Amino acid sequence: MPAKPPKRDTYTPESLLAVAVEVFNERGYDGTSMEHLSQAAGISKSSIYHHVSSKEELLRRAVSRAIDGLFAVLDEEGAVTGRPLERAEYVTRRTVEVLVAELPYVTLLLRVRGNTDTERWALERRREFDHRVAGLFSAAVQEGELRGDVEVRMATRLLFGMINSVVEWYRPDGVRQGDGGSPYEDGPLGSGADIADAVVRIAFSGLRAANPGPAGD
Amino acid sequence: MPAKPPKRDTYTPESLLAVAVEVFNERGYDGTSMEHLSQAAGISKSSIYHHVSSKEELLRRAVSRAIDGLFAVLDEEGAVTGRPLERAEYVTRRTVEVLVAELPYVTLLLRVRGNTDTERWALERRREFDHRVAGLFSAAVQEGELRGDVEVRMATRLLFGMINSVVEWYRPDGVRQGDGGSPYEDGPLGSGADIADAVVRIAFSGLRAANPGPAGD
DNA sequence: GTCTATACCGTGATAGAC
DNA sequence: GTCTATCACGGTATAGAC
Repeated sequence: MPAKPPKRDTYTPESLLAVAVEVFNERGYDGTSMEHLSQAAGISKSSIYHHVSSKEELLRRAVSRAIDGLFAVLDEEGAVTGRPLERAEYVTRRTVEVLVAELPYVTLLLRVRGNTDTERWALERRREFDHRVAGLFSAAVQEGELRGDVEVRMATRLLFGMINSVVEWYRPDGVRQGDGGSPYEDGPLGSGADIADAVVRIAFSGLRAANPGPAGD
Repeated sequence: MPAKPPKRDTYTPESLLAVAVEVFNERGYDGTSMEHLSQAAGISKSSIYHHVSSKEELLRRAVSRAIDGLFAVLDEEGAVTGRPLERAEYVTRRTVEVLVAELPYVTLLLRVRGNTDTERWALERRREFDHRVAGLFSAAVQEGELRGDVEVRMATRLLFGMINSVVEWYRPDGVRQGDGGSPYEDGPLGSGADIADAVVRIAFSGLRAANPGPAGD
């Protein structure tokens, strides 16, 4: 009767993908061979081909998932209603949250170079996403809610740089596993919401301590 | 008599490196074969081995150059004298400037994964650099010059994320060459000093338009 | 300093037994 | 669903002529 028997010893394309993405992120996509994947999954190379048709299909599934997650943010209530500044902050916060929730998939997406059709397609979707977010920020600048003394394009790129860098150091359990690729050290650094909060604060208010204002600090 | 005859049609390790680094950045290090390099350089694969002993040596030379440039900043006058906040801002600005001046080399450094000894060494040096900068920011927080409501480690990582992201979109001539790996589009975006200025402004003062203060803006 | 030719191994992917 | 065996190809690097 159960369409999905509870036993989980055999691979599905989905569960195999999870393993593959981990390895891709550790070694880089090009630096990962099917042999590496087979060892990580505990099955032989040829068994992998029973579940997926190629190495590139694994990449495609992974980046698709990341892209879908990101685009979904743009259709959420908070992204389409309210004042431009609020919408900009909302999208910033939610983008970080999605990035954390789908960490390995987004990580892989952000490292794609453009050597294959799949990679070029992923880059194009990313460009599209960035474009739509940049539009939001542009509106906020025209409303005078965001500073205009730094070019909008540059500002949004820097913001994305800050957001995207989260994949370089955030680890949900606070422990670096076998990740030799991160230059950062360990340490519990809070949940996705915590990270999102820090990003929004620093990005919109800056690193400096007290904004010189009427209320003494 | 001239130790360096003016003719420049033959390769030196240095000039070959410049070509190689371009290709590495376009295709990724692992995605680049000696065949790719030979085509880009216009000489045969085996000729490359006359100038360098291996593909990895090219990587080592490149990341060394980047690392040296970054560390040099920490010894400059502005990094060791003055108030903590000023020193933090100085290092931020100069790091961006070095990043722009040595763009392809730093780009390669920032993409290193850790699959070889050379890569692991590069990651370690990066970690060291980040550590020293984090110390500067820590001091500024203790002086009350930088905000303490966001963890220092997280704040510095986000700042680095913003700084390092410059390699993803800045192109000195404002034109994307053969770089299929960047998700961003073209556009003249100013000199290194301009970029550095934007980074310092946004990082320290935030994206928001006018800080609510006594002086109207 | 550059070339052609080649050694040798790891790669992605397939065939077919169990 | 997983395996062993195998294929054709491209990978890094070397040998040796010019």
